[in-house]
Amino acid sequence: MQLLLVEDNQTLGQAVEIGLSQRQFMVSWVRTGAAAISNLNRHEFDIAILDLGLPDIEGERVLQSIRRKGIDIPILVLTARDQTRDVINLLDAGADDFMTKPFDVNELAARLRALLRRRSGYTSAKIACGPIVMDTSSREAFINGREMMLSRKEYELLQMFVMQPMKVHPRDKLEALLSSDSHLVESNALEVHVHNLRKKLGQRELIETIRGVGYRLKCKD
Amino acid sequence: MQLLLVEDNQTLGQAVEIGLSQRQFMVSWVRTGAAAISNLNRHEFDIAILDLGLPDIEGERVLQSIRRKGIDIPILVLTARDQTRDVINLLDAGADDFMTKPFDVNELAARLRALLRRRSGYTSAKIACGPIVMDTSSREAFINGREMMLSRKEYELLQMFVMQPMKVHPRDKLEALLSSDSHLVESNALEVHVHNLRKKLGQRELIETIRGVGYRLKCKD
DNA sequence: TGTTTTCTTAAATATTTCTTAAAATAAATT
DNA sequence: AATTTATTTTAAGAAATATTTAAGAAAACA
Repeated sequence: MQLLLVEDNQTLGQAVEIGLSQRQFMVSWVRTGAAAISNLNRHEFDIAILDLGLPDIEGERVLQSIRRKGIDIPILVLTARDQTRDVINLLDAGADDFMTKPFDVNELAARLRALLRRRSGYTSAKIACGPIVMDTSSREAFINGREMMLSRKEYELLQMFVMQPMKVHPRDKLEALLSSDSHLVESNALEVHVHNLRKKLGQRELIETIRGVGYRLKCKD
Repeated sequence: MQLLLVEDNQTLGQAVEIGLSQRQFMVSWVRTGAAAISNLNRHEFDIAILDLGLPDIEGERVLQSIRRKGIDIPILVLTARDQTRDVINLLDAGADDFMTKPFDVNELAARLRALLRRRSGYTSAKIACGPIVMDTSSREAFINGREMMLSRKEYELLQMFVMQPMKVHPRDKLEALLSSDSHLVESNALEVHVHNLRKKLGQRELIETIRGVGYRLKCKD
């Protein structure tokens, strides 16, 4: 696990570096805010520890600068002040957690692990097919990076298609997917939904009609 | 915090239920081992208190049954003074802590909190998501740095949202979170709570409705 | 205990989504 | 080409789902 430690105090920095190295973190230690920013640009870190009270740039500005660049790794802030006000501001500025000095290295390590765990808990289950991307966790659907607002049945239909692209889905299977009950659909509900989906997709040749059988999703690039 | 209390004694059960409710636990109280097992299957509890000397099933068997099903929430066992010799067996069977009756509810609450803390490895006390910041130790919630006065259920709901922003939380999961009992909610209690939460958040588009599925918290800036 | 807050319920309203059916279009068959 | 058959499109009403109120019940508080 690649960790960036931003800490100007020699004693504290060394203690953290040693303590975390022993706990399976790969620690890179820098002393200034400027170094922190350039390092986060260059390298791919998994997580960062940021001390406030840096010599060059104020901690909050470092934080903002990092977040503005779209770097969204978890950041744990070290602070001497124990004032709720500051902490709220920091969390607003993009910090994920904070600890007041002095602290126990065990707890620090535990919190870092918790942050990493929480992050991976977000794992968005994404499925894609050509220009279509779906996130089954947030239930979002995109076409060429643009979000589509899909109704429940449209979403379920598209998900079925994206999960098995190029497969021909028989019309009766799709109708069963749409009708909640064993309630048989006697009308052209399926066709209407496909029509609305095509409209939202823009490129309507993406869903191909297999006459007399059903539909399939084409996924060319 | 969802807690399952397994206790057949009326007086003791009531005392614990009241005492822990006052300390921000959401208590579901069942009287039998069978009920305990079925409840742990259905709901998502964070922690459980199990009295030995249940009328139907022996406590140790209940414990084994729970663990065999892969339910690994912390379990604190209540024993009478003359049962202390069984404690070793219980801890082997998967108990996390025990207390001998009679006990002080303050101590019980403290131990429960310790178990929860130990489990999550110092779960960070503060969590944030966009303009929302929550302090899970002091139970405060802020929007744009301003504190919101949330009722218990509103708080539980928002915490769930903030812990997994953008994730779609199915309505039945959220209903289970709100109903302390196995008492099924047949009404629109969830909707009303969401409505009140939105009102307190000010920006009511933060909680997005996923029609037919549930809700999710949007956390962009 | 009485008082206050919070929770649940239910009804009224609002909104979105689904189904239906009919007309228009396209493909296949004769 | 004319006919038949299948699919697409449109639009409107029906059904499902969500929001908002308000009031009584339950719980927490003092």
